[in-house]
Amino acid sequence: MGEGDGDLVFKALADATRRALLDALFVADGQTVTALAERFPTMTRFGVMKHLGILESASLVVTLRRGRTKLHFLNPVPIAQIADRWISKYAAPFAGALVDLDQQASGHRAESRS
Amino acid sequence: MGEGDGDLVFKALADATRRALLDALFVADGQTVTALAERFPTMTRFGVMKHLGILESASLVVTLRRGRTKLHFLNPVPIAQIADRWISKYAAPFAGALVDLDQQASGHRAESRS
DNA sequence: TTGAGATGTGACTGTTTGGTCACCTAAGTT
DNA sequence: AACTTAGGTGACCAAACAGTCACATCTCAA
Repeated sequence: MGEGDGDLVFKALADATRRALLDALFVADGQTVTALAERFPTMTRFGVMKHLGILESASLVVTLRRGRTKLHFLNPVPIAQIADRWISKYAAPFAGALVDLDQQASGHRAESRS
Repeated sequence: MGEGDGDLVFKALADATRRALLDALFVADGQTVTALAERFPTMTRFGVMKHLGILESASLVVTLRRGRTKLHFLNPVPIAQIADRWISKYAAPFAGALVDLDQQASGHRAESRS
């Protein structure tokens, strides 16, 4: 398995640290590795670098070399594509109406969120 | 990290087999484990069961016991929630305009997006 | 109540992944 | 040139994960 394409994006988004990293870029775009590393004290610069590399492989982050620094920019396009191919596929049709359906569908616990 | 909530959904969606499984439920909802396992010849029933368990933990699949069988239904709500919280957050605003990011990015540092 | 079909469980294995570190290169600064 | 600062690489380790198997349970039908 692994249709190669959107797979990278899904895998990249699977990690909470990576999502937080994207969030940090959303707040302030074009940051350097070290700048980002300072905002994540729980991790070393290398950990951040690795995550950024994964995000870059998935095209969720676009980089730009500026002398000896490397600027990181958020690229929302892959996310928009996933939204297109995937979410509108079956989430959109039901979306609103479905919220209470699953409760009554099972008529009992079904362990879903409270 | 791991904000506990949407994290499960992201992690569940990260696997291509799991997405294929959701697809199979989209085509024909309410299938049993063995029925699904037959559609995935590359895997044993146990593998399929494990994946279904993960999808169920993320509430992407809702189950219903029917005698000695267990029926699996797709639940698009978590996906819709992610779309809401995440995709509309920064994918929607730019979406189309962002395709030529590298051009404007090379302009200068772009601290706090124009 | 015997048997067969459907699902469940716990242990086990190989691979992937998150994270760190010692070291290295490139580009500025003085 | 000497020094500093930003980034990069490869090896390495521990934890998580995909996948399988032997075995157990539950339920229906004769």
